Amino acid sequence: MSHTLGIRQAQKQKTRQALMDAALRLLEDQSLSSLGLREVTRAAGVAPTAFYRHFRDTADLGVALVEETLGSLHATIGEALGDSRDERRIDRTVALIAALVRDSPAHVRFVARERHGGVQPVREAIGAQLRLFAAEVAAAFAREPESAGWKEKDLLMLAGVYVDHMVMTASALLEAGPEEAERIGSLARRQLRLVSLGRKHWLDG
Amino acid sequence: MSHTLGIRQAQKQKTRQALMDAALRLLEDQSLSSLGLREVTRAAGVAPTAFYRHFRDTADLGVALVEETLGSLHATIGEALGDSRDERRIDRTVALIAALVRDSPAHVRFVARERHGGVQPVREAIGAQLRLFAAEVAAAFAREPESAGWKEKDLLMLAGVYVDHMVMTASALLEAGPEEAERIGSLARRQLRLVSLGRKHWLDG
DNA sequence: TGTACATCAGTGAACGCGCGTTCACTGATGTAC
DNA sequence: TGTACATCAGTGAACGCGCGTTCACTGATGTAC
Repeated sequence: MSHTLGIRQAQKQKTRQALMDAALRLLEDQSLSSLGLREVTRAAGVAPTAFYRHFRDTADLGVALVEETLGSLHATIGEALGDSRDERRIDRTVALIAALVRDSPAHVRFVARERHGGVQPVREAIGAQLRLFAAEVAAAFAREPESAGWKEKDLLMLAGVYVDHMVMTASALLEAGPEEAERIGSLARRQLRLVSLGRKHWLDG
Repeated sequence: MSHTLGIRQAQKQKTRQALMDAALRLLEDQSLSSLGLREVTRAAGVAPTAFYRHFRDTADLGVALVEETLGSLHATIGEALGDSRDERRIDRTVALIAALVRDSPAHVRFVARERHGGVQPVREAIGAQLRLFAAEVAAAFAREPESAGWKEKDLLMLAGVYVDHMVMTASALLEAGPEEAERIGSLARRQLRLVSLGRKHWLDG
């Protein structure tokens, strides 16, 4: 049987989640480095001091948000990139990003914003997750016959282009609003097609 | 003859520049949305109230920093991208980015950070400048015989990949420190080569 | 060149406010027997 | 099952502090004559 949390643990989890949800909402119009502890607890409906039962400071909360946003995404990404037919893979990848932005815009915005943001531990947590994604994408590519003769570091290079491009596309979708989504999706697909063409001819020279 | 500023105007310019320099230094370890007006004036060595003689608020100062960072870069970029030999253009582009990061790390960091940051007018100012860069890069490409048969929007798509890649490379160089610079430069050049290959075969199908 | 007045960049005191953090506490939940 | 004690998530008062903004000011620079 799965372990059931005690009442106390369950309630603690709930408060913790309320803090994270409140923070994420507040972070839609500001950066983590200006997010106030009292602001978060006020929005979450708890006393300011309750914050310390869950996080050391707002940077610590930020790191938890990185995990919440990106931690569960590995399976999904691997699946989309696992399709070896070029057009299919591109369509699925862009659709995945679009769905992510549609379903969790605040999470996506947070990651795009703090990737280069002013809070070092959060920047590092995001960087580590994205490097992990790149390694997984590279591994997915490595399994395809098209990658025969490719050096490991060139696969990683290619995967880096893909991952960076996904983040850029997600961010562009956020800034644009739904009416421009189709245009941005089409742009993203053509850019990935360009990269795919480069991949096909990488070993030509 | 060139118009000489009066003493009063010259002194005002000097204070304004001191505020911008101080802000830029403070922004190395934080985001604009948490930058305090008093913090800036303290670092610049003027009274807090002097700030209002130059900027409405810190967001306004941020927009001025965008202009300072990117406004003068158009000529340089056009020149590097103007080289039509593929390898040369790639080398020059990456060298340009490396030089920019070496000479003005704080400016580069500011733009990379605030591109997706929490202060809307600054985000928009950066977006507008980068779109301008993309248009210029597209125009440079359009002049090359290799671009015969390309649609305007596909040239812009290609230019977008270039510009985004430049920003990513600059940011990577900042995070890494000088000892890893060569590895990042090599990675960036290979990624641009990949894109160039895609460009060559874009019209194949 | 000299004088009288206008402009305006920078000052310094004052304000009310929300911040992060500390502390001793409360009372529901958990545990030992 | 019942009792006595331990744990600990969340509370509320209190603190000192720096913030953004206002206001009337000063004195060097600019301008008109």
